[in-house]
Amino acid sequence: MNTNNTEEAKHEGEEALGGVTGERGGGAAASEEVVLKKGPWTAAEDAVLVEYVTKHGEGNWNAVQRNTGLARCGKSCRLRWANHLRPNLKKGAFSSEEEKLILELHAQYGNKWARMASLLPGRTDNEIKNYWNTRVKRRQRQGLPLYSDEPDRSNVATPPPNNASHQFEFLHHHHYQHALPSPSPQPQYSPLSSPLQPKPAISDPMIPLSSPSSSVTSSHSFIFSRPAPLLSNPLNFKRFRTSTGFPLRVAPNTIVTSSSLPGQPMTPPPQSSIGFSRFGYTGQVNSGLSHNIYQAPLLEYDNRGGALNQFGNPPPKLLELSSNQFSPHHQPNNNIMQTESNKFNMQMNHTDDRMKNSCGGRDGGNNNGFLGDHFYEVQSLTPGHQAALKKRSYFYTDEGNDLDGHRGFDDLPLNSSNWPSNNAELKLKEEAQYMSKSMNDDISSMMDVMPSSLSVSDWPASNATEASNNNFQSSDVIIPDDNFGLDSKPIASLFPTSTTTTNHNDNSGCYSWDDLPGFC
DNA sequence: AACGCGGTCAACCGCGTCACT
DNA sequence: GAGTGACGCGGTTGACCGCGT
Repeated sequence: MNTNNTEEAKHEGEEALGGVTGERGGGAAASEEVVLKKGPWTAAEDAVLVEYVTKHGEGNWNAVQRNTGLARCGKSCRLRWANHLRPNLKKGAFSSEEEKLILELHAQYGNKWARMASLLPGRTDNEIKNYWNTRVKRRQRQGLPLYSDEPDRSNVATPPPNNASHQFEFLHHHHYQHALPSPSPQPQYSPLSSPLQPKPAISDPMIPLSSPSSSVTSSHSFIFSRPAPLLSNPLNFKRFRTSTGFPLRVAPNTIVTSSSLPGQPMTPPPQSSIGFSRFGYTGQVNSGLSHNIYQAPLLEYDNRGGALNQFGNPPPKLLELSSNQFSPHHQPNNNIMQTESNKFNMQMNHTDDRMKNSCGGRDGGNNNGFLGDHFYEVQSLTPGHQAALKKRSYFYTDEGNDLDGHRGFDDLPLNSSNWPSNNAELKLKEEAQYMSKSMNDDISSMMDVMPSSLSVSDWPASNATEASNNNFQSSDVIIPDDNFGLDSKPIASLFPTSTTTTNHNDNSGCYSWDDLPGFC
């Protein structure tokens, strides 16, 4: 194997490869037993990897070792590339804006670092994760709430740590003004609670976490009687792939602040115009304010269940985009993204590696628009790469430049006639139907946990409204896992098991926050 | 100077998912 | 349907650094 090392492995690689002692270069049999190096990468190793990726593109990471002799496993190569070597990585401390965005995104998505990274141009999930963990530790020590809009700096107003009511007011004011039926009693928060992860009193599957639109509507209002605990994953996302994999449209600067709401509630478009791209719905995208486009959790819920009933169509295969499933040729040119306050948006589309790495998640499991933008034209990819691009797509649409079938948000024609009608789509529909059923199952289990005042049958209306209140084209659909999408498992690390798993535990690892110490 | 501590960062590990056979 | 490989991703760990004592 290693005797086949290509020339590229020879030049700069010599030194790097020398990091492994003994095994390489042995007999034929021994070559199969290359001991992979661990630990910090050397510059020589980096050079080898960079060169390889430059030539062959991302993906097929195990081939790196095979073809270059680099004594690193594929995973290590991928990680090294994704976190350190790929172009346009931002280094250095997070800006206050980024910090704020991280806060907001974490409030919305929980520990979905990759997803968050997809919305932070040039940042990696690892960076964000490290940052967050540091923050968590620090604030835990300080007894401060995590979810304040304090960007982890001391010069920003902080809610009084020991006054739950004040905290709520602070956060309520600064983050989310849920114009909802007033919860009763007034929610109280522990220092570890998140106002952005409210516990709905209504088991509405379309509950938008931290949704500005929630302050707008009435037909599907929901009550957040209490926030979800901190450090939990507010949503336990399931991932799905789609050829239309584009990421959530998050308007970072407006994501949570009610002040960014338009002067008037969004007028829901006719139901017929509510779009679920590619699946038979026509898509009408309001070119309105950016804050209306980020409601991924909401929309995903919509897609999953309600929309099916509402429109008589099965929901699409629910797709969460793996964080970077962006069209290689994605052009950030739609109105949605180009809002007044979202300088981030453009950056996201242009520089976010994950988004640009079109296929398969964080490092672009197969290939990348990133390379298309910066190193290659995607069209120039080798056949092997193009094949790889197809590999992990649900359907490969041989449409134009979308080699991987992943199409950028903006690339999507809103006319359903442009969408493929093929077996893959049918497959997706079947899956969607299955998932719709699964959702009902999930809902059933949720009911055990969260009493609902809204029946499941009410969802469609909510869906329609919510969907229409959010400029939305979603092929990037996140589906909350069971337990209402509240994955409370991480909480267990913070609280004694005896106190976190008592009541309201539905045997699936779901904890009630009522049982948590520190909650009223 | 030595030590402890906390913060940061890079990397590894394990598991889940998906595609392919 | 099972097995396998590749990949994605979250959690964890350990090295390193700066600072205070």
